[in-house]
Amino acid sequence: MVKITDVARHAGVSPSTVSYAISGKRPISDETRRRVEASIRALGYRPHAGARALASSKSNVLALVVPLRAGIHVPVVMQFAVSVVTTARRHDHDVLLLTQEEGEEGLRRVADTALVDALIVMDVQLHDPRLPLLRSLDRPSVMIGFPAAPSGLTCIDLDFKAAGEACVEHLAGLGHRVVALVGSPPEVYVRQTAFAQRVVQGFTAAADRHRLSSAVRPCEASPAAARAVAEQLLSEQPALTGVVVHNEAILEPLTDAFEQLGLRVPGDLSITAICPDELAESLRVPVTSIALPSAEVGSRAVELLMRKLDGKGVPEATLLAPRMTERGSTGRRAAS
Amino acid sequence: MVKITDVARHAGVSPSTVSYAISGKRPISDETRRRVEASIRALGYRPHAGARALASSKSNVLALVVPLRAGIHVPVVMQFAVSVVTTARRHDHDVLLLTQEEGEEGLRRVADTALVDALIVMDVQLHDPRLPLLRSLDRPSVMIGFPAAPSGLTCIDLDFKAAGEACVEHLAGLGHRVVALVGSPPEVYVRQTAFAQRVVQGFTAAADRHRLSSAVRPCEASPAAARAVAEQLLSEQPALTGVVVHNEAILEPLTDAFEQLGLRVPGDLSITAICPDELAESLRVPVTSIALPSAEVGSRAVELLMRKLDGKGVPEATLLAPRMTERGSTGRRAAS
DNA sequence: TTCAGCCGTCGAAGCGCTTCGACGTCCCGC
DNA sequence: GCGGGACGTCGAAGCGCTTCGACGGCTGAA
Repeated sequence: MVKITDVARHAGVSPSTVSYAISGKRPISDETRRRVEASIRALGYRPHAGARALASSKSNVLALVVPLRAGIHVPVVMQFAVSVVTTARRHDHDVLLLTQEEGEEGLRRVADTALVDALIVMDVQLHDPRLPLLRSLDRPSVMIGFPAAPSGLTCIDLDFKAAGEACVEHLAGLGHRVVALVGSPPEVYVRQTAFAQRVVQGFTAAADRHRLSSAVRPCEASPAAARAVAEQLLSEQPALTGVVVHNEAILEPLTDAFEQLGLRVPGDLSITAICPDELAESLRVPVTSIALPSAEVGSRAVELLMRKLDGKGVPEATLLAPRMTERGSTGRRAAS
Repeated sequence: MVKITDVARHAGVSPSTVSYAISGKRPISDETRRRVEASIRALGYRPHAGARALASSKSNVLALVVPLRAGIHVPVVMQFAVSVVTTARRHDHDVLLLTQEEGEEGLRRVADTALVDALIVMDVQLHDPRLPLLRSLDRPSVMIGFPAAPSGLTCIDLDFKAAGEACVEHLAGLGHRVVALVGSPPEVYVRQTAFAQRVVQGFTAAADRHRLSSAVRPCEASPAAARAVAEQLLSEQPALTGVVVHNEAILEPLTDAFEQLGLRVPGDLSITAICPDELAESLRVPVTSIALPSAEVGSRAVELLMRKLDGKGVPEATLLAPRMTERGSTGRRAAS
């Protein structure tokens, strides 16, 4: 293994000069820097990560905690993870992968052993048990999602309330007067995942504002459940013409169900969703949707962490504005 | 930060004794060990990962390189990654996540800086450019998939050839005489990913052995392509009664296409697939399939690495025997 | 001309841990 | 009763890097 002293000898300087030439933390003459760089290349020198971490108390590694519970849309997680890795690399950091399963002990472990400099935690719940832990750690963290009491922490996510509102606004703007929200499976609400409830809030607020008749239904992630919800909605709200779907798994089956019940999309029924763009595009009837910007959330999360590591301040809450793409599943309400 | 000297003082022993008490690399009296453990708990001591890595030249971190190109089934990758992390933790290791994008340079970097002790590389191609690199690294690696020339390396994967054979055996056993394989998108074959071709080999060999009439068709990952393939197959092989599908994305659309062409599954047509169990189960017509054992591959890969890190020998090739689950998409050929 | 001060570099002191050799003690076999 | 191991512990020497203080030489202001 070639070490810094080898480079120093080869370049005719001291090891500390090599270190400064690499880090730029002290001025080094161009001449010397060039010699050092040449030696580094010539010898194929790579600083030893452990030694560096020990001496500088910086590992240049980020922890990423991914959820693995059922009901989570896997491609979104993956996209997010890839985005985190890519952005982290751009900032000269690597990413350590942890699973939810490791729990609080896992977070404490990687933080306390100084394996990582900072943490990113996905799938945060309203009353997440990891909150106090994250507050007590001596290293910065960013949470994806909003807990009930985020003070002292840094959170980022799509503005799900605004997303719910935007869907309703869109439908209202097209003349729809009776709308429904088909949401996540009941357990998601029970578990009190914040984002699901925020969509409901936004949906309801906007519907009230526009004096729309509205309903909200959770829905299991099965075609059968989707069909049941469709039937139930139509029997309770025969005049229903606008639906907002916030549940990846049933987007397609629900659309099918409505069509089998005699409603054409978008002729008789407008459907809009909150889901990843790829999903919205890939359906038989491409659906007007608000994107789940997982890649953007990932890179923004890393950027927030980098600022924190640099000792700069960051906002406690970062809400990404919803972005709607029309795809033909929504249309003006037919004159009745 | 509490360090080993603090623990030593608190327990009334020397730092080296604490180290040996933790690692067990030298005999320590029960009495002393207990005192040390008590002190560790009392002080909340956590060994500094960097210091440990520097002194022992072991980071206890594994690198996992995940693919991100299109056409790969994301849930499989995710399941694999989770399995790797879980198994690694069981062996007291963590996992550093790298993307394919980082390329060879990324592999070299994490290996040469001693950030990781060993590497797991997914989605290996027949003539993967990373092969020579992996051979030259001073740390062990395991590849998921088989390149053309795996000598000197360690590979593991489902035995895709046997999987292709098993599908045909199953169909032949049910009396089917005319079969077809609908495979991955053409680019997968062009890229020469080994597993796709192995399925073809197995399929063809078994079909020949049983003197079946057979055909092989690549297929793009779109419903339209699936429909086209279905039509083409039926026009060329009107007597077709058995199909093997090795392409997650089109499993459902292809089934639909056949049914729309007037064939009932499994009444008129038996379908069997090579795909993840969850996918096979979740279809409208649950399909008899050979599982893609991503979780098992992941944990086995880690176990192989651990053996290598322990200096024990491992086989160059590990082929996981295919496991078929009947689910009702296959049946005895109707008497004609 | 002098001296303050900056620039560029060096040497040395750790960072917190593991590991090697050494050493005293105790037990067992002869 | 004595020598030789095994056992249990200690001290010290690093692992390879960063960083702090120091220092010589040079510039520019006085």
